[in-house]
Amino acid sequence: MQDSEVLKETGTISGLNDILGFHIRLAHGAVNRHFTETFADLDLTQKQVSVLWLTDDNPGISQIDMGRELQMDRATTMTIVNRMQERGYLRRERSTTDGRKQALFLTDDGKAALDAAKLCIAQHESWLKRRLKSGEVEKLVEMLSRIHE
Amino acid sequence: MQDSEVLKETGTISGLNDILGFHIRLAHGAVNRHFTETFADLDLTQKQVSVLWLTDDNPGISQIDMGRELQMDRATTMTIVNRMQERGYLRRERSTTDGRKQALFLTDDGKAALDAAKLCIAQHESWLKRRLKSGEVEKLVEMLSRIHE
DNA sequence: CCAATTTGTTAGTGAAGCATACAATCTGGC
DNA sequence: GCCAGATTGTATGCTTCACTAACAAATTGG
Repeated sequence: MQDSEVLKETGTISGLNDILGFHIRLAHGAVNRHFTETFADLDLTQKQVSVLWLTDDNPGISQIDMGRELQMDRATTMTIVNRMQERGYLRRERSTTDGRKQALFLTDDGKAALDAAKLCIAQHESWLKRRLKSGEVEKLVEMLSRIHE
Repeated sequence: MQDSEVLKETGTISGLNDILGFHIRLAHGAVNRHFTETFADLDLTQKQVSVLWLTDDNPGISQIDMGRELQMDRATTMTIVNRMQERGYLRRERSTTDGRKQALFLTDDGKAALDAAKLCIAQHESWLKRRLKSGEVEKLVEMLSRIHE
């Protein structure tokens, strides 16, 4: 009999499973996969939705502040904002108070896309939270916040 | 005064912060960033270490089982195994019991790299767990497992 | 024994993250 | 007011990861 034939189910064959970082990575992958499925029609990624959402909550936000909030560097923020602008969801204006900054705003199409996205997010979050008991969501968010803050 | 000037600290400016998936993504990013720093000298990624580790714990494992355990598809597994093979850390043998499968083994260099990596992992995990109280690690792993299982 | 499945492989696509370099703008100290 | 240094956006290029589609070789099941 070969090693591999024993592998009926995952998570039982390596010391790797005692590593917290490993579980964070797997959970992220699983969430990302389900997100992608849920957003197949809208054709939006997590980052893209985050950028639209954050712009809606903070009209006129600069790219640097966007990046800080979503923990992306300037270059990464650029590529995502560029993509959203090309699709007509976002527009840039020069900031009136600081000529270095761009001020970001949602277009009408962007607002509509975000509204649709929020419905998908609700569905996606519901799938996610189905795996947790009452009270655990808050606890999980709190612990994760301590990791990423 | 401009919106952006208010943003002294993160996590206070958007409904996005009520989204569990958002926090999982941020935590994953933070962990990944710290991992990359910690492994700058060894020049290994999380996935690469996982592949070496899993091979060490399961000598002769096939690529498909590797992929299942790490939740990667066949193509993704290929590229990572290829890279580790090119660097001389892994070797492939044809399985003796199933001609379709490759059996993966660590080389001596691979074993040495893994040993060094495990020291870095310990350091990285310690940084991570510093943010959690006693008992919380187990709780967190358990909740994350329910998400990715 | 043949059809369907599994496994590995190759090639191509796209998102994301990072480093570097440069230009424009702002700020603080003089 | 001016200049040096910092900040912000931009452009370019590189790397990793994840996925699709197609194909070949091997296995399995009816």
